[in-house]
Amino acid sequence: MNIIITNNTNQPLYEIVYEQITTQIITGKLPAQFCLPSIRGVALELSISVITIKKAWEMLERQGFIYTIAGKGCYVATLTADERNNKRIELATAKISSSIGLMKSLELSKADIISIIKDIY
Amino acid sequence: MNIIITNNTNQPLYEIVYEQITTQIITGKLPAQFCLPSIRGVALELSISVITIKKAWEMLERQGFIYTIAGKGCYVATLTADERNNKRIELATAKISSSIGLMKSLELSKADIISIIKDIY
DNA sequence: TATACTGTGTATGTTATATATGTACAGTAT
DNA sequence: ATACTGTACATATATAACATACACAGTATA
Repeated sequence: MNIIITNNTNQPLYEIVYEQITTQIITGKLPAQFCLPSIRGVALELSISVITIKKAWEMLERQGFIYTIAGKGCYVATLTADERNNKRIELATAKISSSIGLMKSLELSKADIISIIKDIY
Repeated sequence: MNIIITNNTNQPLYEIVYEQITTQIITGKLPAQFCLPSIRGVALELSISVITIKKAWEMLERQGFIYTIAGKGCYVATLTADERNNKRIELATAKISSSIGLMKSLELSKADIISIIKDIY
């Protein structure tokens, strides 16, 4: 597992952590049944409070990415390749959707947007 | 001038207002020297506090979109077509950039992203 | 010309919510 | 018993949003 905190934006810490774990589960980097490191361990390593990590873990559980056994640990849930791919598209779509409105207001065409993406990527 | 508040997301009110004014200035809907309605007027119309509107107006001024004459009002700054277009690209690029990182983490190719955009737009 | 009035933006102080924290508690394995 | 897990509670801090009172510019009018 691998988490990198580079808080350039003002995105909440728990959300950053949450996003990084989900992507790693979706891309298969974290396999089913994988036992996540303890929230204390992660908190210590990232110099972040236990609570913040727990909040991220809670979101992960609510979204069905992990399951928890109190006193033991947290494990990556079993997801089929299809399920993971659906989550991937769902996440990506949601993220892009939030920008599309502004693009339209700016009177940018579909082609304009694609051109910008080609530049950035 | 036209502002619509549909606070579906948890984007701050002042930011929503700010974004809508900038886009209208960038697209030329609000011409240079145009006198914005008083912050009191806007606040009343949108059922929002004066402070919230003032905050949006402050951001607009800081970004060079408007200028203020105390006691008189706030006016749209003079921007060339080029300057407006630069702002447009700048804004769009910033917005999309914030999503691209996640896309890459999800191992989505440039083509994947473009395909998603074509679907949404 | 002085004064009062009405419009503008500005500054002060308050409240609610969300982010992030530390510390003490409870379950499970060895 | 001990050393790990996750959990719950109370709390500080920052931000968003608010109501209200203030200061300044323009204009009418005595």
